[in-house]
Amino acid sequence: MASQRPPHSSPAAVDPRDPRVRILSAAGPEFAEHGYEAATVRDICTAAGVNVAAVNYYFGDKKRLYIESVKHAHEERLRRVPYPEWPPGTSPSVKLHDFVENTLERMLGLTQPPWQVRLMMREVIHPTEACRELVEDYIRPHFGILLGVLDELTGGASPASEVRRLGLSVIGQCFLYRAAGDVVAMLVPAGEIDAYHTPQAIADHVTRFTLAAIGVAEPFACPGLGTVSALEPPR
Amino acid sequence: MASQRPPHSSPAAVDPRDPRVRILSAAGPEFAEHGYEAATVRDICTAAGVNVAAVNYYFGDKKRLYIESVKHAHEERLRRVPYPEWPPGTSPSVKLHDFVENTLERMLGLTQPPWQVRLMMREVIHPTEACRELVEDYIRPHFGILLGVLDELTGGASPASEVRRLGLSVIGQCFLYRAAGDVVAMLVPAGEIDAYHTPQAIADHVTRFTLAAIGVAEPFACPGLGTVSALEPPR
DNA sequence: AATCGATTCAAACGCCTGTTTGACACCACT
DNA sequence: AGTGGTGTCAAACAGGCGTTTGAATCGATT
Repeated sequence: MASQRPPHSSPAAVDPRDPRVRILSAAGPEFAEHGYEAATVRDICTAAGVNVAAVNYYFGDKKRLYIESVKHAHEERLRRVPYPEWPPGTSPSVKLHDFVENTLERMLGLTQPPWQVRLMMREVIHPTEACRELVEDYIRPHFGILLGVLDELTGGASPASEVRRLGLSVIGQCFLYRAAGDVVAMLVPAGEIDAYHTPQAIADHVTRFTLAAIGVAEPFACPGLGTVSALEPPR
Repeated sequence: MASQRPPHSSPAAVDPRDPRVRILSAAGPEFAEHGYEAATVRDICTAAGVNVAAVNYYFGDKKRLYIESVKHAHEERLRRVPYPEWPPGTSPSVKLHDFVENTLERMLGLTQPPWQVRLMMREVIHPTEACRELVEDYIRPHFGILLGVLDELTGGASPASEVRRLGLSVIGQCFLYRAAGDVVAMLVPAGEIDAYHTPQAIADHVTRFTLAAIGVAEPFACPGLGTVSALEPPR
């Protein structure tokens, strides 16, 4: 009774599109916010402005709607933020910085944390059936680009296993800010967040840190200091 | 008929037959595996071998049982794996390696991923009420130790904000393996996991990577190679 | 032995979940 | 006008959820 629907003369002035798409668009944020179990079909349908039965009519059941949502999110994300491309001859250092900034932009979002990333993050942390597909279509190509850049940076002389570990070190630094962003915000003074924890500032730091570790940039501590005496194998 | 007072004080220390402890021990793994919403009071009580009503009798409701579980997990974890302590004069490089290995041991678990860490990881990634307490009591002290070591490593000359960023770079590298361990396992060939992704091997890599970035160890790529031409500011 | 509070239990209570139902409205085509 | 297929809807369904209940049981004290 609360929802008086215009018969069919005015075909949904809000959104004339396919109800299927409306449900998909409404399901994404709901799943991202509450997770699969806690998100309810009723809430999704209310947000989409359709009847409860529509989910089962168009998707069969809740689980298939969820899988479709994950795929939908990742497709849209890929379409919006394409991988970086560089003209031939671009310095690998510049490529690394671009890659890191691109990744952080995608993860943190310049405007606001997009729900698509939240949804995918849930899959990464607690994989379901949709995870393997996500890795193959989205994460592995992304990771491959990074490995190519790192291979360039190390002069192509390092074994693949070591390059992979370097790549995981880079991704790990970026990943922390997205996955544990709330905790990071608790550990760092509030003023510092605004000043030093923008995507650009983090990208600068991660790039500098990584380049220094590889030996392509100056290390953090000035090597001429007295701490050189501490230079010894870690065990 | 009125709700009786739950026995808040346990006279005898730890009776394994104490239903309160049994419920707490059964609730932890259940919440860790399925999350707060999906875990059911009935399953917890079945695992604990008590009646369904026991949860409400001893803890009031499900939410308070969850909070108690998180606190219980983190207390037990602290008791089992204490922070590393070093004799005075220990090299900061060794301290860093110890710290990283200690952290990874705690996170990854030498035997098997302990449910306590899973439970806490859920809190870190999607904070609830129990999160702030967790950060203050458990994570911040842990992070503080790392910052002390890094401060030593950089000769105490770096500003606190930079040391904090260095710390986040270290934690991020460790964190990735725990939070996104399943995805990492998909990205790395199976054989390599066993050989190069033990807590010890990861600790070696993270330590070496970090020390090189700071300038206390040799960088990854041999500086004498032809790639030195790529040495330029990232932008 | 009788008493009384603390504890346990099977059963039931609402409530909410995902899903199904059967009727109804629409539209294209005869 | 008639017909069949496609969407849409309110209502109901069966099952699971957290929680409550009232009686049964236990152990210590009187």
